[in-house]
Amino acid sequence: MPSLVEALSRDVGAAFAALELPAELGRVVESDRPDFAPYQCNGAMAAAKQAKRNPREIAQSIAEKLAADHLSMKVEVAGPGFLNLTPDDAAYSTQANVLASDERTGADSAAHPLKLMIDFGGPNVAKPMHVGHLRSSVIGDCLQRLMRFRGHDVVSDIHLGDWGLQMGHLITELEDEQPDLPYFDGEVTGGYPSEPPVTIDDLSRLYPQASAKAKEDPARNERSRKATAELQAGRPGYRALLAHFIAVSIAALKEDFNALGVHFDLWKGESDVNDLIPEVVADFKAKGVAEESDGALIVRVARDSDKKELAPLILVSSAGAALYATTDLATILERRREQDPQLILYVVDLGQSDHFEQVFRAAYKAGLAQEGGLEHVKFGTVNGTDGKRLRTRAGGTFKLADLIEQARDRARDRLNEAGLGAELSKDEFESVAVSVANAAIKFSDLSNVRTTNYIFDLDRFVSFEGKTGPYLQYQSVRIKSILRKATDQGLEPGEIVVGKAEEAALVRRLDGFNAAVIRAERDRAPNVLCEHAYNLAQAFSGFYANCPILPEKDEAIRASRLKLAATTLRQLELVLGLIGMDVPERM
RNA sequence: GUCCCCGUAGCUCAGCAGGAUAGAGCAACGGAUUCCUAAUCCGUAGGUCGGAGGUUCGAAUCCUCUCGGGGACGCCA
Repeated sequence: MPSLVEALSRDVGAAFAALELPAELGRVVESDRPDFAPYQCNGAMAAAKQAKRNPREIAQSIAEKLAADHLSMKVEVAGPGFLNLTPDDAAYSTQANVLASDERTGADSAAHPLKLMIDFGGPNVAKPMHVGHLRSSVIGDCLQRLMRFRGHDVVSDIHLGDWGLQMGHLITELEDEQPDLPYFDGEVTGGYPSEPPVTIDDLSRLYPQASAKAKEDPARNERSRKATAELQAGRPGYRALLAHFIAVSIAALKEDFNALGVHFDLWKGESDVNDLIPEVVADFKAKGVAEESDGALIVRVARDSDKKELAPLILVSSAGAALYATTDLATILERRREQDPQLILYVVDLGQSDHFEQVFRAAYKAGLAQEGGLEHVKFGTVNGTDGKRLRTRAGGTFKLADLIEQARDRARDRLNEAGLGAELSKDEFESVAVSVANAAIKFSDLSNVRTTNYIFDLDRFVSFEGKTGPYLQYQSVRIKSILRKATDQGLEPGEIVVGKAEEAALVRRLDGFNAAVIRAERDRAPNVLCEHAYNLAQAFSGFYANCPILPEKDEAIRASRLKLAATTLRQLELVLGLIGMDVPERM
């Protein structure tokens, strides 16, 4: 079922065609000037340019043609040649009932579903999750929900960073602290303790320590590189340590991700593809894609058309170790064998643009993937209120878990302030607080345009006023409350009959859902969903304030409004679900 | 040095393929609750869209230059 915009575009397009003008010029959009009309078409001016005619005359002819067609709308010509279109109430009513009868309130599935994978560019095993990790988690999760909603077959992979030099740093730093552990004894090749020698706090301490030392001292760095190479070559003690590091790290990560309500199909990591690396390297050599340079094996990926010089990808370092790019390539091979995706989305910050450009080109060059089958869904950095990048080593950075807890504290306070604590059981209260905190965190992150940097301001993050997640939950809960009361009173929703301006405005917003979902999918843009959710909630506010539902005496009108409210709720829950937010029963 | 991204109201940000008077939220000020949840709603005020050229009937949007901020540039991830 086409949306109003689509139906109008078709009608106006037909009118253009009837005048022997391109039908595409009939494209109708929501108006910039809702005080004139809710919809507009600017095609007459473009047509005038092409045909070298007077735009107003063309617009006038279109308007006359449309009037002759007896369509369910008012058409006016304004300014230099704008066509202002105003559907009548019957058109809104018809559309509203169509949307209401659809489980998805008008949202289509993709015409050609894809098999696709989402790579969350996982957190590093060596480091605890900090606020910088929020973006890939929240954006990636939104995308996996959105893509599934569109009917794509999605497999998500957290893809932990558990294989590079950072592991060498951890191993050598731990060796310095606890040299007597059996893992470091070259003679011992098995029977290692099953208890991990470190906690997550140890891990988060060891890595920065080692990294700082290595920066000052090349010899110290060389030790880590050597350990990395030995680990990758399969030294038993190091492999046993790695297994501990990963297990400890995953346990901690699962807590954070569960707290956020983010889930992955696969908990793979870079270390999982180690066995494939020799094959990838041999394959690249055989195909003549890789070559020696300064003791390393590299792939030249620069192209003549490049504006900037892209460095070659380093497949094997001069120390003999696989690097970040190598494991990414091996992972592409693994995924091709196990999942065979048509598209892989990498949800990783934009600082790694060059890296992915290198990997993608190398993969295409070697025939590991089809051109266009790999896509970097990049996002901006998280900055502090001083506008500078929030870094792990900056000192002031706090953990993601702390952020979540602070948001929850704030949510509990607000619930209490509003006097809502008393009505709920302790469990209910806590679950609402959790849900509200998540909504606040996710919405404030996702409502930013993905590719821009944004300023992380805790106060703003946990403020629940205005354009926020909790506001949207509140609106939804309010509708739930009305519907619950209606049920209690034995009231049934009925056919929607639009009679007031606020009802028409609400129908227009509901009608825009499909376009928003499609645009969000096309641009991988969660903020479009946020925008739609907020506009919908605002339209409902206008409706709520001006159109009594339960107090309405006219039975038919009441039933109509009840259905409009129920449809709004359904769509709100759908779109908030895509964002990753829950809607409590009451709050 | 080369390349990429950003610069819109006091603050944080939208602005989709060039269209009419550039929109939200916060903060400020003024209102609204005998009525379905006031985490709400309505109103007021606030902008040389960093700057200068250019293309166009028409530019925040496209092109060039320039200033300011951020980032990336062969063995870290």
